[in-house]
Amino acid sequence: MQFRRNVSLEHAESRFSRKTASCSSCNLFNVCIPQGLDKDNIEKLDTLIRRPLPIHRGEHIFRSRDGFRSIYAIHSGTVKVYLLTDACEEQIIGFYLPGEMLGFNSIEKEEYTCSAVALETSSYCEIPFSQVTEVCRRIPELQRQVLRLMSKEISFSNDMMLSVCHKNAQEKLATFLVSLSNRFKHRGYSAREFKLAMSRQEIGIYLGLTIETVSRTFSRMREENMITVDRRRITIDNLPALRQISSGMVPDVIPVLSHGV
Amino acid sequence: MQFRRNVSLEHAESRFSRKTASCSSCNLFNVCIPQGLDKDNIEKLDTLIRRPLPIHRGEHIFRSRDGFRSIYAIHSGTVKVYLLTDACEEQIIGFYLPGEMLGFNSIEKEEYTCSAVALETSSYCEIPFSQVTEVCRRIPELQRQVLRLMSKEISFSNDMMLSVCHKNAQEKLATFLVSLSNRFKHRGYSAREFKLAMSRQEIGIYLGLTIETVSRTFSRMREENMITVDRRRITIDNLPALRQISSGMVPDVIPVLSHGV
DNA sequence: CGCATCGTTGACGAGTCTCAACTCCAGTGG
DNA sequence: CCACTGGAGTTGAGACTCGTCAACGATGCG
Repeated sequence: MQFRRNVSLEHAESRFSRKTASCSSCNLFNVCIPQGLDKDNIEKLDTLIRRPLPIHRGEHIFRSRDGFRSIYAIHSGTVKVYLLTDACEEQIIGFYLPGEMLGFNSIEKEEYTCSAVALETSSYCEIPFSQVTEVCRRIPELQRQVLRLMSKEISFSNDMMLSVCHKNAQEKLATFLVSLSNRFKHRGYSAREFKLAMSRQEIGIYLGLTIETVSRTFSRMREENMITVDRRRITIDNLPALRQISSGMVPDVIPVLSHGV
Repeated sequence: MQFRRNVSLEHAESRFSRKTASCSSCNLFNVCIPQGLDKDNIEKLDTLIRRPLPIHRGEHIFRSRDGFRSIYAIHSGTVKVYLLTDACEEQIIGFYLPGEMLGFNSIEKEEYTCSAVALETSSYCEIPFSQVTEVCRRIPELQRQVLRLMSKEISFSNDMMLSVCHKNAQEKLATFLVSLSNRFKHRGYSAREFKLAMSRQEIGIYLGLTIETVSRTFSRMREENMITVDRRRITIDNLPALRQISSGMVPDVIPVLSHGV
């Protein structure tokens, strides 16, 4: 019953608002860690979790090389996870939405292998990793959940690799938009209309495209009546077509310039 | 080619050789799961592990959609992990060498999300997943190890995405060769000379290139005295240059003839 | 208002894909 | 022994996609 393993005292006390976080009352219970757990286990989760004060655009949750202490779940906003190459170019691992978790890739090295920065005002929950492992030993269902979450992360990362590496610009962007749409929908937001928290530049870096190609491809999708673009506000007008493109098929209805499969 | 789909018990019983596997006496103890564990814990691992009879080229360890039962560690040979798209095109997740583990990405869905097939005669160890979770609860060090391994898998997948998606053909192939070289070296084989278990076609699918581009790029590397190619036998003649290319720099400084390594 | 940042659009060229022909080698059968 | 065949790999020519460079428009902020 003593989870009071002071991992980093000053940190914990100064920055954390006291006990405002509660998985039991969180509207993300159906998306985030608690997904599928019973009431009892969710309450046990509550004892592990702390919610620091919200951070603003440009502020970091953690930085590459910081000692690994905790995993994090986004509670609101959008967070970009990235790293810098030797040549100081930014590489983007992913964009994280509410209910998604950060830090699993840093367990092995015992330090964060990437940095996490807010793209807009965001809040997040922190779970000290030592407590996770300890509690998992006592509560099998929580152990299973952690393994499931990490497994999902591997799957997602694999999918991303396949989706992104073997596709052309339009397919990449269609995949990107469909993924966002699905994730927003799953969180109870509109699947049709949303605001991008990231710049064209960041989308390009993430997908391995230049900003010009991102822009041109959005324009082309607009001309073909698949989406409406108003700066960062995206409306998806023809989701089935986007899905078809993202899966590599040439959509039936829409004329496409490229030849054959 | 015979497609045996039975996931049944008799399958399990008939195919496994009884207790030939032992992590304690395995030459991969420094690479595979036991890495970093003490003698005591490795012996506990031994009780979980079974080594089926070797499989030949074209035979599967598991197939996509089979029920998830076990994770696997390659013991010898090379295994290709792949899946088929809706359009029945092959996508390759990766090539697995001795000491590398399969199946972590299938925990969440409770069925294998991809297929694993031998590229040459290969043997592997099987660890029933239910036993892994159970034993992890009792042995903290094993629990940590499993989390580390999964974390590593996420990192590797992220790296792959970054390495491959933003690079041109030569950089992709240099990265591929350097990765193989490192992994062979880590396993006690030559880092300079090795035989590819996979075809040009498979390399291309993996890296998102066509077979022609793979071939042309190998030729170009040969002309530039970085590698020697004889069918599937590769000799790396200028590893530093390959490393530079793989990290995206132009290797104009490295003298071609200096194989100091 | 000036200014910086972000995004769009155009022209052009490098890199990669497509299509096609060809070589090399292993296996087969006479 | 040879001829034949099929698969794997190589090489060439042309087409297309996307990156590069450049100019310009839109928006927000002091």
